[in-house]
Amino acid sequence: MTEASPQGNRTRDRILATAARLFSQHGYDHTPLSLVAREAEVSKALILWHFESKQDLFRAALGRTLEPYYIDVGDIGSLDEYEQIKRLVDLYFKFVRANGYSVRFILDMMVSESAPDEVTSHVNRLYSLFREMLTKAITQGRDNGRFRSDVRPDLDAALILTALDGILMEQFLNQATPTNTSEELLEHLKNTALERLLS
Amino acid sequence: MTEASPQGNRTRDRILATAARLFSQHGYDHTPLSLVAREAEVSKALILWHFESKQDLFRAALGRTLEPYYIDVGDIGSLDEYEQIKRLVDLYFKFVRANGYSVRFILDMMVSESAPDEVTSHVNRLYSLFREMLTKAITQGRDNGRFRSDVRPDLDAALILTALDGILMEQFLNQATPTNTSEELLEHLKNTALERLLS
DNA sequence: GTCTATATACAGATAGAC
DNA sequence: GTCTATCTGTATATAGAC
Repeated sequence: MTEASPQGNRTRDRILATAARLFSQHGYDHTPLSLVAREAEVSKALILWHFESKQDLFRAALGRTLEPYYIDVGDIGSLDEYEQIKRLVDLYFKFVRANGYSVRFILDMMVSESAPDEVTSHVNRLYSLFREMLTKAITQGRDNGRFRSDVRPDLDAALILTALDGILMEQFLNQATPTNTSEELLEHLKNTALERLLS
Repeated sequence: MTEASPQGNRTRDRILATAARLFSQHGYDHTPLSLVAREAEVSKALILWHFESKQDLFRAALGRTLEPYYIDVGDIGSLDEYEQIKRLVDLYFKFVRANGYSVRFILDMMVSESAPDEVTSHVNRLYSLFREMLTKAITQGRDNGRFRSDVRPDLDAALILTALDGILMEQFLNQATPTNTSEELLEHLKNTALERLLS
């Protein structure tokens, strides 16, 4: 790992960007170094000079893929609980829509149990954070009387989240139901979930 | 493809069963023929005498893996709509629990878009069938007054199904939520879904 | 039908010149 | 830093004896 020249190495960066793209598209096993080399317009040997091994390149590329995986809820605190939940659900949905390629890739790794610990922990952390925000909104709404007093914040939050996951996953399998679009389902989820919560 | 002796070929069958198990456990790419050969206690050459290629073996093994993938709802017609829905949800859940290994395997293929058409069409057919049964139960319940008159059978059925998918998928990612078990979530799903439907 | 031995291809990784 | 040439391992598949 030679010390990079000031402001980083351009070639190394091109290799990394190319690798991140190809791994996400074809997966680790179906992305030979020869392909990365061709697309990045370098030799295989150069890749292995910049990175110790293919696995090492993969880890580095994953870091780049995970960069957009964080939550920015904006000024959610200023909204009432009803709107907070709608906002959170929409954010989740939009994020997956916007990052379809890499979400599919990461989902694939997790299902096949081939995801590095770094990835699973990152995803789990995000997931927990999101669920906690939902739980908090429901709890608040219950305590200030906007929601029913018998809601179960943790269970209701978890159920909303799993329904959301199901909608999103269907997009990755068949193309959702033939009759209903994912958008319709998403609206229905928000309507029924909030109807249940309101007192 | 030599004509099998009466009642089928025992060795060929052992190869097939071994291959089905190993492919499900490790996936196509990580199941070399040498491993199948060792576990089935035959030579690699013999496998390729019985099957034209590794791909051919894989297709044949998939057929076996898919055998339990059918729906047996029993005498569901004799139940009222409320119980029908509970029964259907439980059946779905139990099936995935009982076939965890192969469900994960098939899910993996579909997410990575490497599933043969035969598999996706089989799974989609089952999925549609199940959703139609749910839709029918809700429609019936609405028409005979047990459920609210403003239910949306197709949307409500689809939402129940996606929530169910979400619960099941969480089992394949992290080990569900730390606080809630999948069983608790399943109960909560049934309770809230049916509460919404009832008039 | 079943085996051993071999052909062929391609992957990741290294050696060494420039 | 970057290349060409090569090593080494392992995979699928074939040839041919029994």
